[in-house]
Order: sequence, then C-alpha cells, then structure tokens
Amino acid sequence: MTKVLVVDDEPQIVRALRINLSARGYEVLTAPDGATALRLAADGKPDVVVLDLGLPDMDGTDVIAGLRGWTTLPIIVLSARTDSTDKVDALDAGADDYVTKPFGMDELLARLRAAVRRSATAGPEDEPIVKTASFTVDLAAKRVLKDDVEVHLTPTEWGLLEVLARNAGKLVAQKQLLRDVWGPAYEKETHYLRVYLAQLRRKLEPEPARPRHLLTEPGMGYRFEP
Amino acid sequence: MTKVLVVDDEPQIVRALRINLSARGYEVLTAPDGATALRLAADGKPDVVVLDLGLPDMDGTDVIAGLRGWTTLPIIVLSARTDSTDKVDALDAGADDYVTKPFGMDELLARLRAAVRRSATAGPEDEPIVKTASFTVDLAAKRVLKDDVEVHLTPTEWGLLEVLARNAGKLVAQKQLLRDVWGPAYEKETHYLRVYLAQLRRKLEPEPARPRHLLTEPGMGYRFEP
DNA sequence: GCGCCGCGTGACGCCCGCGTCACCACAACG
DNA sequence: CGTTGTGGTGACGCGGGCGTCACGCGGCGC
Repeated sequence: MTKVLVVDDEPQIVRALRINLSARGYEVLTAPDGATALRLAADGKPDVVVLDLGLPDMDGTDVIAGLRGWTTLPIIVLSARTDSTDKVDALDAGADDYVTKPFGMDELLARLRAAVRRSATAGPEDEPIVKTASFTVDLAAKRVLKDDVEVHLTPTEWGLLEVLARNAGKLVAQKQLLRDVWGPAYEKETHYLRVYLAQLRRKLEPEPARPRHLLTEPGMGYRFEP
Repeated sequence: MTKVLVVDDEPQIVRALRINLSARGYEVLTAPDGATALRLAADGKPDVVVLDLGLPDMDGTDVIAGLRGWTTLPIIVLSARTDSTDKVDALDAGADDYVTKPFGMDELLARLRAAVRRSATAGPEDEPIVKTASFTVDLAAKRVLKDDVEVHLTPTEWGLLEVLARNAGKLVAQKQLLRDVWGPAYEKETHYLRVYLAQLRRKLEPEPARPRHLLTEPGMGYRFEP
C-alpha cells in the first residue's frame, strides 16, 4: 500500500485529504508542522509527501531542504501563494511538483499518482527474495527454485505461498490466508488450506511428512519459517 | 548539455521557448506535430519533452502514450485547457507535469529543472538489448534478430514482446500485458494473448510447440526467459 | 480497383488446476 | 474406550484456461 505523508496545519485540509486518500487505498500519515513532518518522514517511511508551505514553525523550503538532505522521495508542494517566485523557490529547493490552493482534488490525486509512478520506476527496487535451507522464493518474478531447478506452482499454490512468504517468520491466521487467497467469502473453508498446504509441502519440503518451513500452528494458522 | 524537445504548433510559443531555453544553455529540438515529435524523440535522444496538447495531427494523450511505450523520459505538458479532467488524463497517460497557458517562463523553467534533476538522480538506464539462445531483442532499435537475420514483427507483436523483454525473467500478469499493449479497456481479452503469443513463438522459438523463452504460466501470465 | 497484411473473432479439442469427498491419523476429553 | 474435533492424504469429475486453425474485415500501397 502506498503511504502518503500529509503536512498541513489547517485541520480541514488535512481532513479532506485523509478522507480522499484513504478512500482510494492510500495509507495516510499527517503532521501539523515541519518538525513533526521531518520526524515522521524518517520514522514512517512514506512513499510520497504532500507539503503545505505555510507551516507555523518553519519555512516550507527549509522543510524541503531537510528532507532532501537524506532522501529523494517525491514531494508535492501545496500552497496558497500563486506568486511565481514562490514556485520557483520551492521547486529549486527540491520539490517535485507545486499545486496552488484552492486545488481540485482529482488533479492533486493525478499528480500524486504521477509522482508515485515516477519514483517507482526510478528507484532501485529492493530484493524481494526469501530463502530457506531447501528452496528460494522470488516474490518479484513469482518464481520458486528448489535445488536450482524451477518448481512449477499453480496460481492458488503461489497465492498461498506468497502470503506466507511476505509474512515470513510470523504466524498467519487461517482466516487471513483464506481471505487473501480465495476471498472474504471463503473465510470458513479451512479445508482448502489443508489440501493446498499439503501440495506445497510435497513440492517444496525435503520431507513433506515432517515440514521444516511450512509449519502448522494447530487451531491458529500457519507459519513460514525461513 | 541538456537537450529539450519542444512540441508545439504555435510558432510564437516555440520561438519564445527556444530563445529562453538556449539562453540558459539548453539544446533545443522542436516539432510542430505529434508524428514529428515521436520521430524526433527516438532520433534526437532528448533529456526532456515539453509537449503542447493541442496538436494538429493527433491527440496529446496519444503522443504521451507513444512515448511511454518505450521510454520514461520526463514529459511536461503545456496546455491552454484548464479543465481538471484534461490534467488528470494527461498525467495518468504518463505525463510528469502539467502547466496551463498562459504560463510564467520562470515557473516553466523551474519545473523543467525539477524534472531533469529527478531523472538525473534516477540513475543510468540499463542495457536495452536482451539476448536468448536463439534470438536477440534490441529494445532501442525496435528490432529482433534470429540467426543474424531480422525478423519482421507487426506492431502488436512487437508491443507484446517489448513488455515481456523489459521484464525478462519476471512473470508478467495477463492483465498487465493487455493493459500495456491494447489498453485498460482490454484487460479481459485474454484470447488476444493466446493468439499473439502463438505468433511470436512461431516466429522466434526454435520449436514453437515447446517454447523455451516465451513461457506460459497457466492462470497467471507469461514469462520471457533469456 | 485489387491484393496484401495486420487485426480481431469464432470454433474446437486438450489438459490441468480446482474443489469435493472419503478416509485415516492423532490428540483431547469424558 | 468411544466420541469429537482438527489436520493430512489420495482419488476423481468438471470446468475453464490454453493453443490452434480458419475466416472476415479494414486499411494501405502498388
């Protein structure tokens, strides 16, 4: 999920953005001033920042500079100032885009999408690979290798393994697995899990009868152990 | 030196931009229509495109889509239309920024600097040539060689192969292929994929019946294996 | 005007992934 | 010892996804 940090001291703006963004599946962090913004940007690891220039505690360009000191994540500036020197200053300070208030929500969302898309294709992608002693799961390529040979998985098998691998080491409840792989209407079909876990073990575990990586937690769920 | 491609059919705009840009050390290419723009973008290797939406020969979003088919270079849209749906359409088509006419020259220059700065930090792009044991795909030249002879591909075939080759080794979902090649409205037409994958295999695979490089992952998508 | 080529569509057979069922293992409990 | 509930395994039928061929249409060039 894309995480957006909204920095603004006007509650109604924050509220409007929070509603619109979370309705579209974004995760929203908010900060009412520059200091909080800088702290949250470091802690919360947002994917993009929406920044109002008129903050109570510090100048907007200083916030931009503070961010640009250590990250290149996209910054969209929001401002009531239509003066072109303000725009130039903000953009040259390192902002990616500049939207003047009052702004159209759909335009802002489109610019947000553009900024996120850009940074997604630009940035070096992380290494989504989970390894165990006997097999390797490549989340990005949707591929599983066992002894350097590709193991063919069906869509359902892969969906199941993917959820477990993305939560490696953690216990995943049966309900969550069923919801993520089959859909919310199948939360009670625990039998599916037994069948497909068995198939995964047969394909991946060295001793399917004594699983070492795809573990059952009786009555609770399953755990992927790297 | 940074190279800017200016696409506009109004001579006075082109002239104003040329003067201002070259005075600031930019190299300037110009195109009066969409077709010329697409050709120049491929030939001239500009670092950034400034694109007027009101072109005589084709729709602006089609120009954006034509560029985005093979490159991620920054596109700044220039338009007299202030309607927010125009902005949203252009940005979602792949534009990086949207400036409404009349515009302040210094603001445009600042947005230009921001776009260039961003793409500079994005890092050098990788090798646009993908090789397999039996054929070679040159993404930049849009050519395919098999046994050192060029294989003629239709536009649709090429579009399909291009998406797969750019994600070499990774599984590409059917939806994504359909969206990238035919458009978002065709996400369900999986039959297209079967037909055109068969054609690609017939032209490129040594044994079309036993594909080694254009692999099907049943129910999930396709994978290009170098 | 004619022919060619690229594109989308329809029909058809094959096969495999899916869900279901029956059965067994095992542990907990009275 | 029987009952109950949870988990694992093998077998099986069905539907849908896949590949393939053939055809009609429209555009473009000769």
